[in-house]
Amino acid sequence: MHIDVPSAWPADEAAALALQDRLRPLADHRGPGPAHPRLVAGLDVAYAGDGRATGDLVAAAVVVIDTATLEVVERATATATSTFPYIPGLFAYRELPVLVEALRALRTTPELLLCDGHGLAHPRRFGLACHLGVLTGLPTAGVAKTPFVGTFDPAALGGSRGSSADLVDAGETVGRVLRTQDGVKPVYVSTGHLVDLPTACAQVLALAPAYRLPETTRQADRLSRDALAAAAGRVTAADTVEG
DNA sequence: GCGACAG
DNA sequence: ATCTTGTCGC
Repeated sequence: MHIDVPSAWPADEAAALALQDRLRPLADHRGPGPAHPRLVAGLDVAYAGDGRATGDLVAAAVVVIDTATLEVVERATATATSTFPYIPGLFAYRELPVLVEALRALRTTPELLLCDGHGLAHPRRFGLACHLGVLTGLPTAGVAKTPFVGTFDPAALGGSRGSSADLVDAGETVGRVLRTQDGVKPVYVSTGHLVDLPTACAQVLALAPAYRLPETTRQADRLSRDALAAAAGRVTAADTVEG
């Protein structure tokens, strides 16, 4: 799919923060967004080495899943060397470059992008899912495995699949804590762009009929690890041959 | 000031 | 994120 590549990514923390503030108004959290998408994409990035520093080998993966069958209908990967360190709140700058590269290799255009991480549930209300949505112009939502900002009432969250509770930060509902499997730790869903929270949660739930994480996340995670291993293998092989 | 901190 | 042994429960 076509994506306009940013002329330059922020080089330091100050520039990264400034860009988030500039782009935040462009994220549209109104809905409803795709209620019955046929193609939903999952994205993830795997790291070699430390995982937090600049210079790590990284591999991004995008999988497009057919919601009717939950089968992967297209895959794309990209590898690179990280150019931004891991900083909570600026996580997007570490993953976006290589994720966008993988997305551009996609032949089909997904109706919804599910990211590994948060969207609105972010200190400055502009997490990875929001940023990716603004860049692509596609509906996006974030599905995170652990909370970042906000709190919720444990008593309001039921123990069965489908139950949920509002994730509130500074008096604002920034996401939803969603139980995707009975008695299993919940996931944290927040909107990114062009979709509302109820719709995003419905899609996540539909994509997670048997496991805690939606198939999009599971398949993207698997593919990113495979791509990383393949890339690391190529480097090792080249080093061996060339001395 | 101190601790916490998506992946 | 990644590195990893053992352990609890169905």
